[in-house]
Amino acid sequence: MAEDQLSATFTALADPTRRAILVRLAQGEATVNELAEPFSISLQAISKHLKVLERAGLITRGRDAQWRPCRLETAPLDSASEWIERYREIRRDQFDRLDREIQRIREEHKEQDHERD
Amino acid sequence: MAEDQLSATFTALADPTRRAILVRLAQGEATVNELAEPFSISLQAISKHLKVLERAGLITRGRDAQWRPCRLETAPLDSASEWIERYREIRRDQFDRLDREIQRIREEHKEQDHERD
DNA sequence: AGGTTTATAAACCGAAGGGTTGTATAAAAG
DNA sequence: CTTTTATACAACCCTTCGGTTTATAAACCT
Repeated sequence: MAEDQLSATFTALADPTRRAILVRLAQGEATVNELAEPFSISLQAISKHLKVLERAGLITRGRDAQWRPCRLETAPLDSASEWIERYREIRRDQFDRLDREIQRIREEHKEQDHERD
Repeated sequence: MAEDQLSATFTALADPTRRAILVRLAQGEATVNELAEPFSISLQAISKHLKVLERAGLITRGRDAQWRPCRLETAPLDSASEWIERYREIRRDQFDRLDREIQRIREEHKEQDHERD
């Protein structure tokens, strides 16, 4: 799984625990223990989640004595957002085209009505 | 996995095959066979992918004789995009705050320089 | 030096993911 | 009414995932 950047990012975002960690990190740096505190799962499980986030490039980790402060990185979020927006737009364009088509057909009907008059 | 809507959406987006299917569907409706055509995997595997996409609400399926045309639905993409944008913004705000802080400190230094003059 | 705190690594487990093949079903076509 | 076409379902295989427990490393505190 997740060879490519985009897959790794979406995979990382697919887990509620990992999303919650990112939400917390949006407020600023935090250590592993701080990040683990709100959850009822083991520290090791959190450590694994952090590794997934790190592999996806969504966080980077510093070193401060025995602490490993985690920092949120937004670059992968940018790519992910871009991908989604692209296909949302395509659909919007389609609807626009459809609207124009409907408009065109309406105009035709109007003309026919006029002819009938 | 993927009890909640957001997790289901990101899980669906995490697979390259499924993303490719969505890209194709952004151009318009397609049948299962049409969607499967570009891939070297079995039709059944595609069928499974479609079920994942359907469960996430990313596609809906109609019925036209023995065909099941798939249509892209953008609502979950909207939610996903919203989620990402929220945390991108928070980070941007943080940087803005940081910029203001740096600016403030610079001003202080200027004042000190003036005092020294 | 010895013990505590912070974090990772390794081995394991059950569940889910992505794939296969084989079989069913439903509608169209002959 | 049999056959083809389009799709779904079920069983199975192997890998990955999310979690656990146990053990280890590294830096701090006396």
